[in-house]
Amino acid sequence: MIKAIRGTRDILPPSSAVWNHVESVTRETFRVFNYHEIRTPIFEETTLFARGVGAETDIVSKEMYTWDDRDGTSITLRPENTASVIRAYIEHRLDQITGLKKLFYIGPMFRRERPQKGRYRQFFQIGAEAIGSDSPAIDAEVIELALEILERCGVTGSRLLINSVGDPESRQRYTDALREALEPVKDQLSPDNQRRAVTNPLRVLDSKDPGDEAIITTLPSIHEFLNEECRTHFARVRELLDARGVDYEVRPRLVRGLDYYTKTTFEILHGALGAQNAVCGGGRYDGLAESLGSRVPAPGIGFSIGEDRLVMTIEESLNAAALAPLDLFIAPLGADAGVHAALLASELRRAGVVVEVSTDAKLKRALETANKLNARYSLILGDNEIAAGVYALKNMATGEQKNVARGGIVSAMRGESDA
RNA sequence: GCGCCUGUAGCUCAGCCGGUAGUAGCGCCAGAUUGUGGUUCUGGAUGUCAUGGGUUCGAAUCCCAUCAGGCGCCCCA
Repeated sequence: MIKAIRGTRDILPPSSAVWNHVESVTRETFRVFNYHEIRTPIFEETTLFARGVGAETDIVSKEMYTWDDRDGTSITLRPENTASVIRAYIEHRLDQITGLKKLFYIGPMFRRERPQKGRYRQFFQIGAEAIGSDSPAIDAEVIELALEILERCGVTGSRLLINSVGDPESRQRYTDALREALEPVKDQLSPDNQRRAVTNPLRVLDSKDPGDEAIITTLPSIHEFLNEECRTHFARVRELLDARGVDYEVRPRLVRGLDYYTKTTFEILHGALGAQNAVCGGGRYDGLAESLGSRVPAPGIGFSIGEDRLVMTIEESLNAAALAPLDLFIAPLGADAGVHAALLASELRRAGVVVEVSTDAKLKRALETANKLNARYSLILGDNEIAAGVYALKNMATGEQKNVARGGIVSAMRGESDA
């Protein structure tokens, strides 16, 4: 048997209705925040990600699906989408368009990691990028947007974590200070953290190793190394979040795995997700455009929500079947009734009614099917009904049945459902 | 990529001190007289016991490998 490859999966009904629900709620939220959709290719030149995300990051160094195209170009399935969006921004000179570029995307990303709950090799991200402003007001609005999407989707119990990772200059000073602080105690750390202490001291900070906790708490905080600009920026972001009544925790040890982040970074966690507990991650990336070759600065900030994880947090509390209701099941009896039913179905569908026409010959079977499909109403359509010009409309929940004329079907269904 | 656990009907699982799969629950199909579902009753179907190899007279049961999933690490959405 041919099966979906490891780390990929089929999203089937009724679960697909939950995905559609999430996406339509999300699109509506983007609309009122004046975000517009961008669709970029799902594969790009490998160098885009190497330069954008950072060649030393885990994503680029060991998680990408990369191959050589026939002309020898190295191609990579996108592991994330911010680099592509910035590439498109530069390529199409979007800086020449008036105003802030507020873009969103929904689509699949690919990373070759060991699959587990909430972690897939093909996964879906809902992302937003606000490009062209370095104002902290945008940071606060972007965070609000992420929270708003989650809230509208029905996610409860999430936690917002924020931090500032500074600009490259202050981060460099901090990294140096960390190396210095780690040097004398390095031998007491776990092997993983010993390695990180040399290669990437920032990563030591969010290690979950309980044995290293005592040492980690003694390390200096990045906030001591932020320069004036980064400090006031962060203070303003917090002020604007406070004004909105947003709950958050400042986590000086929150570091993120992509090299391009500057200043504000944030994460939204959810308890239902297990080890992969981040439902959203994001941050500011003021230098990214220039590192991708833009001659004009394009400071920006964005986030991405893990759609798989978002769906996971709400799936149990949603009645998936109720998201895709069947209004009417027509049970025609006999060949003439079949023609009649088809025409009636067309008419009702044009009026927006969700209609299914039975292919069961026996009424009993048809009603059984209607019941299994969770139809709200069944319409019995046999010779008697055709002759009389009225149909038997049966409410499947109450069992109540009444005769309605052709023109009265929609109002009869509506009237009863309102009652 | 690493460690631990798991893998039996469509689903949830029983069987696991080796003797050749279960009247199991749910679901599915059919029936309980002609055009009335949901509850009930009766009958029925379905498994290369994840895959491949090994031990054995004999393996779903023991061993190995592979694949897949879960949990954790790593990392992140």
